[in-house]
Amino acid sequence: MNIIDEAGILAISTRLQRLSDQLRKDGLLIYQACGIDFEPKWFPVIWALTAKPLLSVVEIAEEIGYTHPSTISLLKELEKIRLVRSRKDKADERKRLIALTPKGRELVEKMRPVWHVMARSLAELTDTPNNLLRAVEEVEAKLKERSFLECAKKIWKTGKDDVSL
Amino acid sequence: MNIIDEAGILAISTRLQRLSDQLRKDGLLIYQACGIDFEPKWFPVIWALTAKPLLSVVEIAEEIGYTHPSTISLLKELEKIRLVRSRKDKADERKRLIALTPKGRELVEKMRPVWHVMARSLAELTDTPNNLLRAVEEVEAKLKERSFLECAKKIWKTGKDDVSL
DNA sequence: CAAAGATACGTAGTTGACTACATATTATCA
DNA sequence: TGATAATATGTAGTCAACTACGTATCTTTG
Repeated sequence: MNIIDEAGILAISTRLQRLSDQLRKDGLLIYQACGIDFEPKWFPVIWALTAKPLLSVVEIAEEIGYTHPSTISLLKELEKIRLVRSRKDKADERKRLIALTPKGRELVEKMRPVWHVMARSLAELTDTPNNLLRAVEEVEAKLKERSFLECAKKIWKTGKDDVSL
Repeated sequence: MNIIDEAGILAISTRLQRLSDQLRKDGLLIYQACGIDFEPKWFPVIWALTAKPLLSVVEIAEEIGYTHPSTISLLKELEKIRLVRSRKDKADERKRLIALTPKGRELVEKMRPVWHVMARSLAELTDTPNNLLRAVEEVEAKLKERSFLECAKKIWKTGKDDVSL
């Protein structure tokens, strides 16, 4: 992976993805090592339902920043293993209200110490001169103001008048 | 995406992936805006072949840090649109040697100014107190020493003796 | 120098997110 | 109040990476 290192910022997308994958895979191994039958991809949904115990499909999707179809397929898996349940909202028949089952709440309590260890491990791993979580937050904030595309358009325009190009 | 923000470091994997996706999607739009028929996912392969003009499949995979099956499917696409070509290595019949075609080299030259703009845009977007690229490099380096799993195991052990748990 | 192991490439199927589209219910307003 | 728009959910198929496995060729070694 020498060459990609040299590409520097141009390959940042690739490297973010690889880092994300690596952490998720190890996340799964950590759950397994603790004898917990849980997949990292379920975390956002379960976390959302722990914070807000009764949510519709779209509300969960918004909370976790996924599209609703992705959320639906996660919920399908979680319902299958009985960690969440759902029922129609009587006030609005379009909505399906989701909540943790007792089994789900029990598992959350069992996972809390594992989450604590994960959080401490990740804190340690990202405790470097440039903090990864902070960096992500900072870039997310900048992207909210101006997307990569818009930023490139701006630089393209100013570059056109620039002799150095 | 309130809840996931609050999950902080535990949701770092999700956030890295989302950021990566966002950048890649805009990357595609930037190529399109420049009238260039190129997909961001091809960048690592093309970049590698620009730096080292003749490589086998596995060598490319190693350079860009992908598995060889992923590399093969990228190469298939690139051969289809005639940006790269391949021939058997006469010295070692197992190997297939890959190189840019003249069309490929021409496109690289056409893309260079676009890459320049992208690099400048990304540099601007990641020019924050905590530099994203540096942060990624730093975490990659730490993970090389000790994986997330190993780190968690260590913390788990020390935590067991700790009254605060 | 043949058998066993290592290496290179390829195929098939999986994964975890996505987009596009379809349907059902509710809300709005002329 | 009926037509239209908006919202909520669902389905189907895509995408870009992956793992697992298989075959062909080369290398090593008893």
